[in-house]
Amino acid sequence: MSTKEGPQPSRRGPYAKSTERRQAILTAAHAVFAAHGYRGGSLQDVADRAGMSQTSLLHYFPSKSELLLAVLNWRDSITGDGTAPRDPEESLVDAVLRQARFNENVPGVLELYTVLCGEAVTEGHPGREYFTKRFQELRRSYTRQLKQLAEEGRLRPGVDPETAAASLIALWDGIQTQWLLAPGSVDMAGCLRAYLDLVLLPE
Amino acid sequence: MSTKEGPQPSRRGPYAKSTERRQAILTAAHAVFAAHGYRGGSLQDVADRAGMSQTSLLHYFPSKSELLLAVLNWRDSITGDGTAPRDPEESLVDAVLRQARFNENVPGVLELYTVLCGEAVTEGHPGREYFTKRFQELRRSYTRQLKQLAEEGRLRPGVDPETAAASLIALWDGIQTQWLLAPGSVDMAGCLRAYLDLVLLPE
DNA sequence: GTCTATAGTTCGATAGAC
DNA sequence: GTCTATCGAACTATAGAC
Repeated sequence: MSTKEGPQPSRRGPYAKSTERRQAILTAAHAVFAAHGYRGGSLQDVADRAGMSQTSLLHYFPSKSELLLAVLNWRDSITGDGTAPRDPEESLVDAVLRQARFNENVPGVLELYTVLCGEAVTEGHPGREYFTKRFQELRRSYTRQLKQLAEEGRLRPGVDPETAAASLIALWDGIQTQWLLAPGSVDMAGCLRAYLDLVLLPE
Repeated sequence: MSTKEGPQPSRRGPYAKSTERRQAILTAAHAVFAAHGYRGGSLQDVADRAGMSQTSLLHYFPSKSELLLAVLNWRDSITGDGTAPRDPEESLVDAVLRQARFNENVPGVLELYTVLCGEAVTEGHPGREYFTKRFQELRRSYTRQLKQLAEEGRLRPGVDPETAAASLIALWDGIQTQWLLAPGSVDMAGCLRAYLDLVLLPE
């Protein structure tokens, strides 16, 4: 049986070569979509970066829209900023600031997110559902964490957890846009820290 | 002399008809770019909406990128949210909340802004300079107003005017994106009010 | 000023040889 | 799996008749 497992070009498991090719495509597509957006980036651009023909690319991803969704899901898995469970020992403030500083040093990650998020608001954009769900889940996650802090008396009186959750996400996204257009004029982590300092009380 | 003034098809002034045509084009382009973005919207779409051929459209605006810039500048002139001098009698809070509530009832205005702002971060986008300058001017304007409030003792101690200015703009933009994707789940004016309540002290 | 016609690209996706 | 070739469509912009 073991000698007849079919398509297994490598010892590291079935379809290992294929998986590497898909990774190369995702990396290339991430860069292209970040620089030119979904509509502005072409499959030819992605294929050139990945070192293959445009038709070979479509062998791994059946269409451009499927490629976009794969890039978005892949981004979640590497940045882990979605609904992924955080270290419970790390405070909300530390987690937010750590992620904000990390993103500053990974070129392309913020571009991809900001560009596609704006594009996704347009009619018929394949990423619209992704961002809608993402915001919904993020609001729910932050609301829960803020309610927990409220129970510990760490929330400033008068602050509504749901409003603060949506506002924190909004502030984060908006400051990223300003930072991308003028990196020297905006302090991303500083703005986030200032907001959390307003919302939270010292321990 | 008065009988030989050349291109004057109307009594209401020179080029009146031409001005109306340009207005129709701007209105159509505003709707198309808001719905599909700059790269996703075509001149044919705009021409169809404006009731003319695509080539006639290019008679009024020499290129697609020029049309985009004209739409952006026209938007400023009608919404008056740029660096336009506000009524000095109106407080910062009232002005922000009034504008936020107004925008909710003008479909297309927020779409255009959010979509193009995200797109503008991409390489070679004709609107990039516009948004860069816009953010710079907005930060300067809000910083000045917040410093004025600080002198009146209306600013919460510890709040930095420049940080708060960038944060207010960021929060506003970000909450618009969330509202466009889930209008029923986000209260734009509520989030802005909550933030200003945190930053400002009661009179 | 307005139009038809079209040049000249570029695109996403398919067909089929190897 | 990878490629060349290509289809069919869409796009911006230009040329030129009226």
